[in-house]
Amino acid sequence: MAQRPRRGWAASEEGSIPNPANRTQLTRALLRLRELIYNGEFAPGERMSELPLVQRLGVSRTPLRLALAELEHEGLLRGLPGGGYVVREFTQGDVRDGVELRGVLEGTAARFAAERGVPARDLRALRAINATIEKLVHRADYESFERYLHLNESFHARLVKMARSPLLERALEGVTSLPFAAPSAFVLAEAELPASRDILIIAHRHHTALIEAIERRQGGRAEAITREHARLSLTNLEIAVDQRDVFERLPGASLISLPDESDSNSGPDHG
Amino acid sequence: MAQRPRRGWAASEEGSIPNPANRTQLTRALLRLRELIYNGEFAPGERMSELPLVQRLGVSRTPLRLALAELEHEGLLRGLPGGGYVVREFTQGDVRDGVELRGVLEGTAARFAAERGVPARDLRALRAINATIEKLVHRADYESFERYLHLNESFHARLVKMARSPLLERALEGVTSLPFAAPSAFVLAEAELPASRDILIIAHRHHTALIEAIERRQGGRAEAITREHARLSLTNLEIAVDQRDVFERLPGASLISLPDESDSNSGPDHG
DNA sequence: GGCAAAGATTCTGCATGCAAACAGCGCGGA
DNA sequence: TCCGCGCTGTTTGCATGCAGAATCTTTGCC
Repeated sequence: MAQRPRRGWAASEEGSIPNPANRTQLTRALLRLRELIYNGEFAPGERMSELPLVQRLGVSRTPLRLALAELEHEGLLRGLPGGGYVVREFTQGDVRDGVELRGVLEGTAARFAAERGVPARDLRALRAINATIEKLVHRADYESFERYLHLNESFHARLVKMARSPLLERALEGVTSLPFAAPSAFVLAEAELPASRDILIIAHRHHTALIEAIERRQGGRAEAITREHARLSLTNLEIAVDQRDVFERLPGASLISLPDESDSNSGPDHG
Repeated sequence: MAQRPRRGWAASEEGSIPNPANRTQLTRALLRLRELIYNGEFAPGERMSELPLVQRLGVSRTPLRLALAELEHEGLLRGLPGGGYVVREFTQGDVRDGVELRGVLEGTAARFAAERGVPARDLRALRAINATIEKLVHRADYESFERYLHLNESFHARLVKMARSPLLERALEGVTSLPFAAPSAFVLAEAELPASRDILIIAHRHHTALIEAIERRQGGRAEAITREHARLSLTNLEIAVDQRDVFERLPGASLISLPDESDSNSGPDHG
């Protein structure tokens, strides 16, 4: 089931867990549960009971319950009235809203940065990242793609930091914790499809214009650019959905229920 | 300590707790903990250990730990590296960001509603609420004020529902769960101060214009109006801060650390 | 044959015991 | 006198036992 690189969903950092040494049972359960959910190991309507999970994850019920509650807050699980959880399903509309929401919040971060001003050092750092991105855009190997992903996430993380607003940062984390609303969501499809190059070039141009807008204290422009920048993910999503096999390979794709297509037998409905 | 009505912070509904019959120990601990935090029962840097809380709340450690984790997600507590929690403190800048953030998200909800269209019945409901608000604005008794608060929250809740975006609703809940970012935050000050009447009238006008914008599918206008509408809270906050005694009476005021004033002896530093 | 009620089973929520980790403190040595 | 080290008390994290609730099944009655 895990023969593919999968972009390392099980190795993402936590951020809200107080323990930096992630050797507690809680973090173990969290990471493993996320991995199982992203891999679609739970059927859409399947009730997740604790005891089978205890047996499956090798942790006791206490940390498991903590992890389940955490994932409910994250939005991946939905609590049932009688207790227990179900993996939450997202429609394509939800995905669109998530991307738009990230654009709104990142746009606010960009506006804050522009309005409040940022040190020249921060702008230099953004420019440096973007310059490296420009070089990577014109390559096609897998390593360059991975470096691109890393740099892109760094760019967005720095942008959010520059807003100097802990509450905004928090709200953004709450949105981007969903796999399809992360800054680099659906970018995987680009490297394998003809339209990818164009989108990467456009994204780089967005970054350039955004830096300029922030430097010139143009808050409204910075916000608008960032919103449109986020919407590039939607284009990628549409490209991926058109080629269903590309879509299926995206991490967390099992969470997204596409509208019914003609062929419904291709989905590996693992029970 | 609790001689004042306090706007019923201990009786607010949950929303994310799966059990509708709130008789579990977890909800008991949650409600009581929130009440204690809002009442400023914990000193700013005080480490909240579990055992004293167990003794104080009368619940066991298991549901208490769940409640503490929930409050950390809510943003009221901050987890310490070695374990344990501290009540999070907010600066006046955080409060401003929280209000602005609510404006951004509610503005997005208004834009979604306008862009996607809403049934005429929903618009009628908004108009009915707003008509009642208009009558209440011109009264000065306490009951009218309470009814105003209720109707105002209904208006905003309906607006969010009309966006038909579960993710947006979620993100908004994450922001408005903070006491100073709720739609009716700082409105308490208005009823006791001369500027209150004007602000209420302006707010009513905002509502009217917002309904019109949504009806005419003017998404950008709806978003701008709603953002500016949220910023009315900031005016209220400034009025309250100017009269420190009014500010101190606001619920959750102990969470907000104002910049140092000349008199620092008036604060009851409970240790 | 269908429906309802009662029983059995499974599951969740809670309380508590135990061990490891962390903090505070005293003591010994340089 | 000051620094390092070990000890002890406290606290957190975890595992598990128990009781109540929900659900499914089965059986009896209409």
